[in-house]
Amino acid sequence: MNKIRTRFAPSPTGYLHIGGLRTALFNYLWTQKNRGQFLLRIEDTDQERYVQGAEEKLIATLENIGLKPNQKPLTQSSRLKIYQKIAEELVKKDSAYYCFCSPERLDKLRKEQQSQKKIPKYDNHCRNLSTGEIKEKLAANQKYVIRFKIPEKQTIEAKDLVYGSIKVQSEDLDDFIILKSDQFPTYHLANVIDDHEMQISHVIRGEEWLPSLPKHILLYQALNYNQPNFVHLPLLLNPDKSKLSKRQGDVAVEDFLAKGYLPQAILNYVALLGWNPGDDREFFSIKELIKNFSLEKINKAGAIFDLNKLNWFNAEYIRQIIAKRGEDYQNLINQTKKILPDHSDQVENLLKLFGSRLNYLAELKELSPWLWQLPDYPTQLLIFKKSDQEKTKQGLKEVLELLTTTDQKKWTRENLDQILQQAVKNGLTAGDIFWPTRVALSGLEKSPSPAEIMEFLGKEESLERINQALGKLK
RNA sequence: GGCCCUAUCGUCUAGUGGUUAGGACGCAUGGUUCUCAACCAUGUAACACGGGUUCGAUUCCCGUUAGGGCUGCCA
Repeated sequence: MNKIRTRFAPSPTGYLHIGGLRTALFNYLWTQKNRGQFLLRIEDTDQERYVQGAEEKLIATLENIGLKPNQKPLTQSSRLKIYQKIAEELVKKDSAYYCFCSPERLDKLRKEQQSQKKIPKYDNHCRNLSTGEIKEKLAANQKYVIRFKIPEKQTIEAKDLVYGSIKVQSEDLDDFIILKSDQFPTYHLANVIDDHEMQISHVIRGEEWLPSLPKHILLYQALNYNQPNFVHLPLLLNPDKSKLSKRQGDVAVEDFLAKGYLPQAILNYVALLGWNPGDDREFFSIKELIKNFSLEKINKAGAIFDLNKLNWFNAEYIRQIIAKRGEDYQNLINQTKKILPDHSDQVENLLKLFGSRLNYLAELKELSPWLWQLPDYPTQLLIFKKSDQEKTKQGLKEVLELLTTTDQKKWTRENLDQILQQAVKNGLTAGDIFWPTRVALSGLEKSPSPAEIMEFLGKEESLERINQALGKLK
């Protein structure tokens, strides 16, 4: 059996995109399942779009989220000679030709075709230049590109493991450029050469490449390469069903990470976009994903990226990690510290207090300020809807008394809750006790329970806040 | 415009030539006798349309419609 090898091949033009992550993940899962090799290739053949530092960021993000390639990445810009040589060979074999058309001419041509409602297509202007003409232009130092010569009147059939057989007539294909005038290859050429040389067994990539698959097939044939398996993945979509892009929300994986979305939650959610295990299970560790992953269960239709459901997955993971206190717990704390550097010593308590209501860790920033500084609140807020000022005052006094005599050692949420419970008597209801205490402590209409807050604040600050409330009620 | 792809609840999806078409998110209601979150329970909501094939189609075929992708010296 041939070894399973896949590659993730991003271009270093920005950040790792959530769609790219899904592609990387499927590549990764397929190789890990088959004890194969997951490789990374940097497709930096566009000098215009190259972004300084993007490559490093990409690699770092992949590693942070747990998709580490098995080998050092291959960078296409370091292989220009190879592409050039092979392009020349294709010219010699009459599978490709020099084209001296200027970008201006092509632009003009395209515009004319469009205005005449014709199909924009290269007019094969240079397809049949004589050897003499070519020599002359080369000698005159004219800029040129190399175009692939699409064979005439052929039906090209491409096979994809997800989408099945795709047939195209060669007349519908352009004589596409394989080597640009700056001597860099285009995607199509470099991609085919590298997949061959890296011995990639499965080309797993986004559906947006499906239309150019026939071109690639033609290149494989012209180059006499064996074809790998092709696996095109359904697109990830914006809520309006267009191809997922920023503009309509976050798509940069590192932004999600920075906000405190957990790697396992992101991977778990993204794995279920365009793939399913065939049953109702939804929670998968990376190991379980590897075990259960299969190419057959990949869907064909695009999937909308739903932040709502990602939030749910992430919240669920946060809650589970806090509840279990296992290995992941320390990681969670460390991640939270990075997000709240000013309160890093309080992080564990913060998670205890807010853990059940976090979609992502950075939400702590909005949830917690009142703990450090009691906000000003209207006196009226202290009074429970079914209560009055007198009872409220009574209740708080009772609470204050009980708490003052409470030992520091017994200052836990369980005890404190019981103590508050003791105050519920003599015509005072739970609403007369818990509500005003909670508002006194938080200054908020909605918050965690009073016992939880007091546990966090400690005795001194808690009593101070309750006293303050009593002062307001005078 | 041309080429290619796709079509089950709002979203992610399961599923079948005969099912009360299942689960999850979201949303709604109720419970948990302070609020919120969590938790529990219940509810809400789908086979795009039209032809075939068939005793019977959501399921198979064709078409229509709709949506998307590609159509660059971008990837």
